[in-house]
Amino acid sequence: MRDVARRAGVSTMTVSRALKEPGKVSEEMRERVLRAVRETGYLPNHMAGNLSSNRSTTIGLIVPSIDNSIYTQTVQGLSEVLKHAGFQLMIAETGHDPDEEEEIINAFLSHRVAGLVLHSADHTRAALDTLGKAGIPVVETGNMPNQPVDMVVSYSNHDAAFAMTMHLGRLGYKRIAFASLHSAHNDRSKDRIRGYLDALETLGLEHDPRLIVESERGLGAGVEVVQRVVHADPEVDALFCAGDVLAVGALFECQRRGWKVPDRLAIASFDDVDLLRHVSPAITTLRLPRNQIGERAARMLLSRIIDEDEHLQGSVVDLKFEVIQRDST
Amino acid sequence: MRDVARRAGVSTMTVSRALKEPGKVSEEMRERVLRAVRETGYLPNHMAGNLSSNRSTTIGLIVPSIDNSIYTQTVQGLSEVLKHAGFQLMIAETGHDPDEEEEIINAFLSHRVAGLVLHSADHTRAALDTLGKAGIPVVETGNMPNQPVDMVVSYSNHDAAFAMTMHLGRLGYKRIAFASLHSAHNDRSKDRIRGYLDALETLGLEHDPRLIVESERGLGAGVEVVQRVVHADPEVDALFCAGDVLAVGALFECQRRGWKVPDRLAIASFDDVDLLRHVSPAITTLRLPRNQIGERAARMLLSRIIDEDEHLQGSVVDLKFEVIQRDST
DNA sequence: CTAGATTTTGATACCGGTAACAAGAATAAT
DNA sequence: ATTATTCTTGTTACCGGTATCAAAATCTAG
Repeated sequence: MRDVARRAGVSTMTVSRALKEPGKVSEEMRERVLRAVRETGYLPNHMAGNLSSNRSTTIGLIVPSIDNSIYTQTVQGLSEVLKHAGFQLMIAETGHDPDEEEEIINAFLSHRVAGLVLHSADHTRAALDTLGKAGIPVVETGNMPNQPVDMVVSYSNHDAAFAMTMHLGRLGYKRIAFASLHSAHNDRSKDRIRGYLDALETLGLEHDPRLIVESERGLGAGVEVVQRVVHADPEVDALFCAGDVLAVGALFECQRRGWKVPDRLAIASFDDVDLLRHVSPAITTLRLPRNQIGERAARMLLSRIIDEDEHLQGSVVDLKFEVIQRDST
Repeated sequence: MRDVARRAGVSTMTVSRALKEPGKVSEEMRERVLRAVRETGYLPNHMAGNLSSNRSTTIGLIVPSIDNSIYTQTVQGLSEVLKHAGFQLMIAETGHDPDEEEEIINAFLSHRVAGLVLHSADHTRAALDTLGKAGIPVVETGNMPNQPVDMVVSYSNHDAAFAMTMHLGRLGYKRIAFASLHSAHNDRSKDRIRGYLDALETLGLEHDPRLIVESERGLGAGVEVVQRVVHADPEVDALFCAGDVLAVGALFECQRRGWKVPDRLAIASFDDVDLLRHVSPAITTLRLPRNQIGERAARMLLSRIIDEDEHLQGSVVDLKFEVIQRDST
């Protein structure tokens, strides 16, 4: 920057202003500076700028696992909005471990991120303290937490699972099984199970614990799910797979057995991945606002950071989902 | 940090050393400092540290599109290695636009990233200049470029497409169609087409331009691919889908038509996504070292940055892929 | 016990910008 | 014409650390 200033024959302050607040500088100066910038190939040093102004243009995103297509839509929504505003996105994954999350939060705060997006509602005590002191806006996504850290942008896993289970109940299915991803360290999965149970109660259906199974992710796991559920209760007439592509694996297994879907066993899924629409029969599922979550989270962070809209603090946005009835139920 | 120093009754320099070079400080000081750090809840400011030491612990990753599962494995490989070394990952997407890439490169350089990973080999002149001057290590992944910017970690799209086409030829297929993603702004796709063509020549098979089709991504696009290829040449006996999940869509379309795969039409794919193994018949494909690319890229960057191993400059790592023969060919 | 070498700690300048205020030039008001 | 006001530019200090070198403390050897 010194070079640019010397070349343009002005002070560094004028260069800084010409670049960041062009309105505060005379036209002549602005042009001289911009020319000098071009001639020297000058690239501003954000670290120095951030340090000096005590502001930052980096947002941190912490997800349980990067290798999961459901996050990519959210990331894309975030990325799009942030890029437009000149902000950078930093990403890290916790592997579903709150201690790991705590470390990453510290690392991000050390980098002085301007805001954080957390795709989890399960935080360590220490992490909560740190976030409280940090004074930066935080958005939790992916679920509706009981005690939000700050802002929330999500759909409700409980309500979504509830809605789909109700949907199955209204279609007349009586013995509705529920396949979930492992719920031990996953509040999203726990909420889905609760939604399922609440719906059974509302429907007046009896809850049979054997009809809940937990499994890995993946198509192969979906195959196993059918085997386990049918073994537990041969009378089962519907299977709600609340995670990943389990439902497709389940469908494949039914086809292998020569079972008619939905006549012998109805199958429903949780996330509207492309695949579900193209298998035969197409699978009933939920459309979740993944992309919108990212966009909205980014917008709220930017409002807090740029417009200092403290009004938004603690606000909770419960985005809508939709049951998509297809041929598998 | 001032607070910590005061509390421990030492200078800031001692605090800095106690945290970064514990060996250079007496045991007593180290403990006093660490206690003060705990008591004050001090979080070091990386921006200040980076600025002062003229070093950085952030790596930039630029991909064409985040919403593509093939990148997630690479991202995960990168992320894993970097986290372990205390480095941060910044991600942005170009939307396949080199001008956009140029802007992001500038933004990342302004953030003084310590290294860059580019998942593309198509750069603007200006971007190349900038990268040349920047003096930071760069890894290109996703393809073997003709003129590498610096280091390369990838498999060869040309060789992979060549290998699969040869595989099909050796199995006795004569009229091998090729379905690609749009190649206009995608050097990876272009190389795959060339690999296909070179293999046809090696096999002594005639090249019929009508047998090459380009399409969108997605299962629906795979359905169309079959329709277009069969319309162009009803005699076609094999279809090599070199992108995304086209092959699965193609298989679905064959099943809809009641065609036996591979008897009526053989189908091969390019990337070993989980799905291909679980459909019936399981689809022949290529196993690409996606995760390994990320890990290796990260390691090479770290060697350059931390160990200042200039030896690696310009080195090209051509990772191996594998043809996986299944039941669809 | 003292000179010399080594280790540990501190003082100071600086990384590359921006905030805050001051000074000078241009414009408006009296 | 003179003063008050506004606009433009510059000066200085500082953001929160680290590099560098000097001083103090400790150790080693003769």
